[in-house]
Amino acid sequence: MTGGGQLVLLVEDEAAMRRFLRASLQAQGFRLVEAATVREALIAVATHNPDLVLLDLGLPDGDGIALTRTIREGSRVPILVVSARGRESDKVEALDAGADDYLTKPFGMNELLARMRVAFRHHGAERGERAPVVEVGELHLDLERRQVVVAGTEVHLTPIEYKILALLGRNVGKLLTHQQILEEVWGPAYATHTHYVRVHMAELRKKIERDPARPRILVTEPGVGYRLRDRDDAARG
Amino acid sequence: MTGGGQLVLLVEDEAAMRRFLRASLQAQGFRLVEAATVREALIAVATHNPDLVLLDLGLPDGDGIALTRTIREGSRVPILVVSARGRESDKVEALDAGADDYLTKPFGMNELLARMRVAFRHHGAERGERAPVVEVGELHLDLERRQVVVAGTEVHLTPIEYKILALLGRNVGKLLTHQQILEEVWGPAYATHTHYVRVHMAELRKKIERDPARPRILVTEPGVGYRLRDRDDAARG
DNA sequence: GCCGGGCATCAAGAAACCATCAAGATGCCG
DNA sequence: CGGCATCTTGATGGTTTCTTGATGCCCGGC
Repeated sequence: MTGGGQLVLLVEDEAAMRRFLRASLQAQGFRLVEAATVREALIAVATHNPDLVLLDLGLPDGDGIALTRTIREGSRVPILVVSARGRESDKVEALDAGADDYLTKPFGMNELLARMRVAFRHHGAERGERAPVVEVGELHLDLERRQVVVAGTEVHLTPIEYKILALLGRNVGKLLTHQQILEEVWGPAYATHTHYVRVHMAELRKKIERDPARPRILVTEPGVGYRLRDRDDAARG
Repeated sequence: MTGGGQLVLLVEDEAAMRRFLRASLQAQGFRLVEAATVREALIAVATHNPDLVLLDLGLPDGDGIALTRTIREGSRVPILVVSARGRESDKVEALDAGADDYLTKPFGMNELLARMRVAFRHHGAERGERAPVVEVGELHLDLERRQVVVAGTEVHLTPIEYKILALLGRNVGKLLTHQQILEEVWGPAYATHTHYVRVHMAELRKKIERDPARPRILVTEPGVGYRLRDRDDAARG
């Protein structure tokens, strides 16, 4: 989500319709880019990288279906077609060309907005949550794949070890108390079993620290807890 | 082997309409499961794990919108609503409840099929069906042609074995939990039958691992799940 | 120098988990 | 109806992981 709302590319040649859609969409908080021709539309897709394309099929300088195909060659942006043509074959053609939905004019603004929400939902899910990867020194922690690589070699962690490391990784640089770690990993009932953390931290260090006796990544904060370094500051000898 | 086409759950109480849709969809190569009530529909989703739900809103024993919400709580299966009600508010409500598309009766079969193709396209992309061919070691998995080749020889997998391998293949390198595998392959109702996964994983390994006792491709992550290796680190015994 | 608290490490047993075999159950095909 | 492929389910033995207790280190206070 960008600061001022999602960016919609409106491809429509008729001025009145464009004014109407512009007003309605802006009222909903969308940002807008507009194009009146196939040429303009292609340029706009390339330069603005919109979050959704709202495409009227009846353009003066070319075929909206072909435009859909061309956009699809280089982008997965949701394309929502709006058209006065209501023939079934038109719909099938547009949808098979890569459009994600097809509305026949006249349509209600609420339905258009609902279908836009569906498109955003799909596209959001498709892109998924940004794959969070944490890198500290030679440690490479991929939270999405649940994979840990140290110095180029994959390392196997037990469930508890991974939970601890993932917790620290999601809070790189921050200090976590024994209690916080215990509650997150074992559950609130274990908040006093400080020893558990020590044992598993030792195992973890054996696996990811170059010299477990002198931790550079998983550092102890005496009397408080542990912390995952966010930079690999050059350490002393 | 019935495993050919995609499985569609048809939720429709009116007998005539059901006959018509059944005939049309089967002619297109889809496999069908049918439900006439909300209750039946929920059971069918949980037990048959369909690839798409075709839902008529006018059910006798309850609300189709509520059914949509309930399905969405446990599954991301595409839901395509078909309804005699054409009011805009009905559409908005259904789409916001989690439906992926909304067709008003009467509709053309070709449009329905085109919209189903869109739904499959979305769902496939969402699950990451980007790379149609996955290669790990001597395993060659072609997701598009549904073909598995090991060391140059084609290998036959049962439907469940293939589903598991395809799921892991679409997520190469990513660790999938027992639960994720069970829900994707068997359906939401089977999330606790961990043993199923073990048995079929053993069969899979017999077929695609050089030494099934020392898996290099289908690796176990004890306490969590399984993973399809993406890098081929030389593993020692 | 001696003591005590917090910490790291080791190791053994318990518990949880996994692989595998095989016998029934099921569904599909002719 | 019988044969075939597949899936479910139970039983068994092996493996990994977790817990728990024992031991020794570091460091500051006294």
